[in-house]
Amino acid sequence: MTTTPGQATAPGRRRAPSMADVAREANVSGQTVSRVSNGRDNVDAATRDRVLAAMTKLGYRPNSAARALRTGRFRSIGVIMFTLSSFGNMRTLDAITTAASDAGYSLTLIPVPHPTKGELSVAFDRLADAAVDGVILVVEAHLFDESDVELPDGLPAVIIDASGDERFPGVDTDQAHGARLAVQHLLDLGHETVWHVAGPERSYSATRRRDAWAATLAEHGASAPPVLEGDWSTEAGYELGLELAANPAVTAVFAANDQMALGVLRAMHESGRAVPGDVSVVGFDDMSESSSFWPPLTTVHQYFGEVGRRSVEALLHEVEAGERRGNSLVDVELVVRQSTAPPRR
Amino acid sequence: MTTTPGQATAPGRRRAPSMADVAREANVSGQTVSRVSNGRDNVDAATRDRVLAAMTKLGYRPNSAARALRTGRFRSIGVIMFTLSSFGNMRTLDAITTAASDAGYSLTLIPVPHPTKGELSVAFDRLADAAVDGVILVVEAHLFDESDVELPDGLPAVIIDASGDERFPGVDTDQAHGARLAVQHLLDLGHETVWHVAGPERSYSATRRRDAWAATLAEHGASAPPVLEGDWSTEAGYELGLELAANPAVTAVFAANDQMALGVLRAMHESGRAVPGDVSVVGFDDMSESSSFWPPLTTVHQYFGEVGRRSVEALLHEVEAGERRGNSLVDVELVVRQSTAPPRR
DNA sequence: CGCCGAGATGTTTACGTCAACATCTCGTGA
DNA sequence: TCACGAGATGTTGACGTAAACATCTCGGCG
Repeated sequence: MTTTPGQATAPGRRRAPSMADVAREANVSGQTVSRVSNGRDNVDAATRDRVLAAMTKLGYRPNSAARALRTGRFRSIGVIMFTLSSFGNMRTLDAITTAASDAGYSLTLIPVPHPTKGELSVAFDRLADAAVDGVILVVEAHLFDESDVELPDGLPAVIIDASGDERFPGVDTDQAHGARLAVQHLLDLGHETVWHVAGPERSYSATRRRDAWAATLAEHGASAPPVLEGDWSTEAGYELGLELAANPAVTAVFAANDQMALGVLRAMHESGRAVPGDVSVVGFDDMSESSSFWPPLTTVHQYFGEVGRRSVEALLHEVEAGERRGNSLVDVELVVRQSTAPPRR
Repeated sequence: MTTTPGQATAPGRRRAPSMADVAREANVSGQTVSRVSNGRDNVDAATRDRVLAAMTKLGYRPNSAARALRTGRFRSIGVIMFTLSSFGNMRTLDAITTAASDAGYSLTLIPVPHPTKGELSVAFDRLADAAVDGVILVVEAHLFDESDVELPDGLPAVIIDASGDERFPGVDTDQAHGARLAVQHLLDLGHETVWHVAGPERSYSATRRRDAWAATLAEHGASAPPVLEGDWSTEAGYELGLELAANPAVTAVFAANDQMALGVLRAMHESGRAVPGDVSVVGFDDMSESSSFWPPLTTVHQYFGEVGRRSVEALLHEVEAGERRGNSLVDVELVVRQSTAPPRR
């Protein structure tokens, strides 16, 4: 008995009970408490009950810091994310959280307030003293590429939607296939060509959607109109939509996400161009509100949940088994609703 | 020198460098490394540089578990949340993350997959071995009330939007004022009465909005139509909206959130009732898409960012200063757009 | 009747950090 | 010239846990 035990209930904050306190209360050794705490089966039933009772009585909860120090594992994974304010990121995060939780890991969120190289370094620094066993990156990968900072050496990582990055295993949505489906759908309906409201150039997702749009057009011998580039926001979609509405040649628009598609819809309404009568519109993401847009939006459904789940799985495989998984591609599905129709002749 | 030092670069994973390794490399004591690591100023500039160089060379990063064990602080706060899939929760989480990060805390997310008492217990258990200094609850408080589980004793907590809970300091949005503004606005426009598409009864927010709606109507001598109760989803709004659209007496609708308002808009469009010509609609939340709905939605703006910031502030005050803050109420603002107009006469 | 081994339980120690305290080196002023 | 103190640096130990190893208690069997 080296340290002063328990201390009669001091008035202010008192020290949280430790294994030693429980051990004393239950008249066993600390090791036995540890065994009960970790669910080992080599403890006598009566002893276990006694220990459990002591734990409850004292309100014992294991000190995760000490446990982590001893085991070298935090049972937590980190997520580095630029913004939660996009539908896709949020859904992905939701899925990651659930998957991690199911695997008995908690989730540490490391925000990158502004998508600049500097901020990314800050996030990595934070990561350095964060208590995580691995990290999932949900960032605009271009920035990451340019960034001179490195992830801590030996920290397992998985990167989402940055296909082609060789440094880490990645989980990607098949953006190209999605864009292809969207454009194909409009062309099949009889539209001569399809205009594109793209996402920012620095985003890999945006780039891949744009490239696939152009390629599909080319394959069908349709000429590609100039690209209108937005920043994913409804406002951008609205502004760009106004331009498109003013151009009578426009009969079909493929927006790189649902929020911009919504902006386009609004612009069309305000300009008196009927959707889908005069102009057909297709989005990308299939956010939960899209089916209630007016008109309900034809869009490309992404399986964000699947992306999140696979990322966690790949990461934990590396954390626990020490083996890297390969890249993984999640498919996509076209959901036809009421914002698309054949062109008026 | 008790333990085997460094070990020549073993092929597989090698032990992460510790303070002792850095100390050896820089020819100083571990304590000096600790001082540099913690930014103390009582270290000679030359020594500091030497230590810093050694840290870089070895790729040292502090072991947060050991630090937490020693200091008793994790520098992390937990967030217990039912679902990320609601606009408000997401925005709140975003703000919490940013505020925590600014204060040098990381954020641990503890999901509660399904809003049942059992799941809540599971979350609390998880919390028990999560490494957090305090916790912010973003849950439907009714469930929490009924739950027999308790938060770990002595763990500081703040609860969001559960006004009246006496156990913890809370940060609430002034839901009642918001509902009042919405109803008042419609009444001022000349509507005889206002119909209400409410949120689920088990939600305090929903209850408060509903009560304030009823009270405002009563104050103006308007009779309160039966309440239509939804589950916050656009689908529910749509179903309920169809009922409202079929009733020619309906000229004004107050939906308890923007998503249900969107569903109502769609139902009105499909039923051929003009908004705002035949029916005016007001929402609640002001999600970023609302200004692009068709027509752009009049709604009650919530300052989710402020709620998140204040929660973190209150929590950290308790964590660091040991003093509880009182409750805090965040105001709200009516944003008039184009979904409301005087009734057709 | 004593030996063996399985299962239950206890003892020791190290994980990496930092607070408290100890020591050492100077420059300054009497 | 030397005592003093400020500032730099070192030494020791404890935080709570769990792995490795040690011991103890039995029941079964030759």
